[in-house]
Amino acid sequence: MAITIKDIAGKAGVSISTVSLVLNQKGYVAPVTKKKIQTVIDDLSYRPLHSARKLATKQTGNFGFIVWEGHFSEVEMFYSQVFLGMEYAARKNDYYILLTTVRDKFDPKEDLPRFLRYKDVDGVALAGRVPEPLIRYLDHQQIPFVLVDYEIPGENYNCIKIDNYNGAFRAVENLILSGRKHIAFVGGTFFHPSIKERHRGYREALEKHGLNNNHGDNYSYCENVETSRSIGEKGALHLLEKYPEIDAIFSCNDTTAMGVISGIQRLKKKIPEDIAVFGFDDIPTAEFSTPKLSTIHVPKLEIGKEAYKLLYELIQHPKMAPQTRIISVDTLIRESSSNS
Amino acid sequence: MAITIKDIAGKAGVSISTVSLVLNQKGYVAPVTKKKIQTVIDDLSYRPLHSARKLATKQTGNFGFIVWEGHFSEVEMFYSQVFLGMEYAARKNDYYILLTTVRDKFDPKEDLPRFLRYKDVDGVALAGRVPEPLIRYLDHQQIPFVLVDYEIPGENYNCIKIDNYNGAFRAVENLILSGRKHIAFVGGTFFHPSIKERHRGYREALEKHGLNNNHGDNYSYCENVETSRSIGEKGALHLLEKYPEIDAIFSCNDTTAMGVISGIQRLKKKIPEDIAVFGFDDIPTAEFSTPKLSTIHVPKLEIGKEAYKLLYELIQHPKMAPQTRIISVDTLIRESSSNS
DNA sequence: TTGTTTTATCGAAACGTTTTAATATATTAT
DNA sequence: ATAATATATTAAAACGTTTCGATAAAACAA
Repeated sequence: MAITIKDIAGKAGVSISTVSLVLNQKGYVAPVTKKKIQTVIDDLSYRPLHSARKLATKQTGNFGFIVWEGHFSEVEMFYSQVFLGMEYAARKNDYYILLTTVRDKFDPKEDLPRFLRYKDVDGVALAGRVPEPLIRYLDHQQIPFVLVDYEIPGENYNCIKIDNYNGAFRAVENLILSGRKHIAFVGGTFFHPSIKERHRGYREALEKHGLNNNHGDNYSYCENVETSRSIGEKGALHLLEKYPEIDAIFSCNDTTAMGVISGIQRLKKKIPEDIAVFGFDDIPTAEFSTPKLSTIHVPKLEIGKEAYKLLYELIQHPKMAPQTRIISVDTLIRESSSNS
Repeated sequence: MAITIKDIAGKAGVSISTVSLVLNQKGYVAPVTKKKIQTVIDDLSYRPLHSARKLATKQTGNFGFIVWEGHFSEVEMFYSQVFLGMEYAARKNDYYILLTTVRDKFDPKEDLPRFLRYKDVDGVALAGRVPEPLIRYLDHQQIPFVLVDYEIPGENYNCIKIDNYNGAFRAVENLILSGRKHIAFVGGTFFHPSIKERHRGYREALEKHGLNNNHGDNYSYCENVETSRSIGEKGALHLLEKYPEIDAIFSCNDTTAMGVISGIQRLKKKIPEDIAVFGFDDIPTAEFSTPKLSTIHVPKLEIGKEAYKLLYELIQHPKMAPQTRIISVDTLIRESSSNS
């Protein structure tokens, strides 16, 4: 059958303990012995059996990745890219990332992902908005976890955040500097702290440049539901009818921006000549819309990598204080906001 | 510490063997004993430790999901949905799906996914086009695998296929029945058997209705690279310039169709009035393009589920003969091909 | 009745690792 | 020279399951 540590020990003329030591780079083992063992390992291309190792060490070698069902299935490739970033990073340590989705309605007794029921993960990444009972559960069970692109106000959890404020600020400032005077905001739910931050960036950019009209709130269209294309379309229609002077719309994310573009086009206005559009996220479709969407580039793979790294550090140093890491973003000027 | 099978045995006043028997529903155990044990299990909400179980059974409880890097990162949410379908199905048996990506250039010695290096999976699903050496490797190592939306001509492997031929046939026939006379085809690489089949469906629909012009090859634009938006755009531009009489374009998939739409719009032609467009796949963006794209709906989640089921059967009955399962598709008429 | 099969339970081995503690040798400090 | 420490190796226990074979009682067949 498959090659075991015994075979290695036998061929190398040492005990299995010694083989284990070189495998895990622990304790003292003479350089010459180490080399001999390593040779045998390479020759037989031996790999330790994970389940045996896990049984002995009580580690699982897995991290969970939990995302709201609607988010993973969405048009946008956002969280799937974050997931991919984690997978890339996990390769270094031979960790596996187990993805699962959760519903809005969530009862820890009923809906617990199976890798939590079976304690099959050393830690969990929660991507985007996720049921709060789930977070409480993890906290209570002392399972290491990281919130990715989310946070609970007032709670000091481990977070990977996007620099939403500065991204929004720069986007809006860019619109201002290219001559736009009446800049609107279209967004979805403020349940999501990221959206809230983007709105703050929007308002403060306006204020800095003296374009503050009631803190921009006149020009803000928000619905308290999940962001989507249709909100963007409705928002654009609504705002442009009410305030014909609007010459730019900053959308809380690219998906919404796509809807905004549709809405503007439906009104037979030209982008960017009549109205400039700016998004946030840089989802793949943004590059291919007509016109191509100006947006804030968010490095999704890197977010995933950072989430993995934090999680990994967390299990190495269990006493580590919760920390927040902020991923910076880039401004991406494309057709939808180019200078006219 | 955590609850083990010993605790259950102790509390129930039986041996651990008996507990194991009820856990796995094997052998003979008296109904009354079974009930007693089950009660204790439920009371303590005991879950067997996977790594211990795996060590004993030599099963891993994992399936691998391998997809070409470019495919998972792509604009479209196709294979990520297939993956999600597998994940859903896997919940029933508490299996885990380990996703990883591979590159075009693939050497089994170097680039083997870690779950194969470590033999951490009981089987593998290969989604879309995947390096042939990888397939050979799995075959040679006798690792159960399923090709999803792919096949190797002449080889009898386990496959989940989309009904590409009939889908394409129906799409084109639909265009014909709505009055189109000059129907073109835009596609990418024929390396992918699915594309080849879709082209066959296109040609045979033309023939059936006597629209055969040199088997439709005059009106076919194909480039031997991966399908993409830009191919669609180039194809549309090329074909419409050369054959101004063209009044409909069937694209090998939705991504390409998006490019086709851009191309047509760039030429200031109207969709569907001047030219109808039909896609294939029903990716989420198809619903939101302007105009909304008519397409062939492919049930991606179901494909994933079917792949899982086949894989699961495969490890239960290792001697099972390779089989092909075909997932049927639906016609979806939207704006881009509606009757004018 | 006796012998066979079915039902029920359990002890013990096995799965392939890691880790602890023991032992032995070599090196360094006093 | 001796004690202390650092280096090197190992035997054996432990991790939590499944499964094989043994044992025994109960049911059935002759």
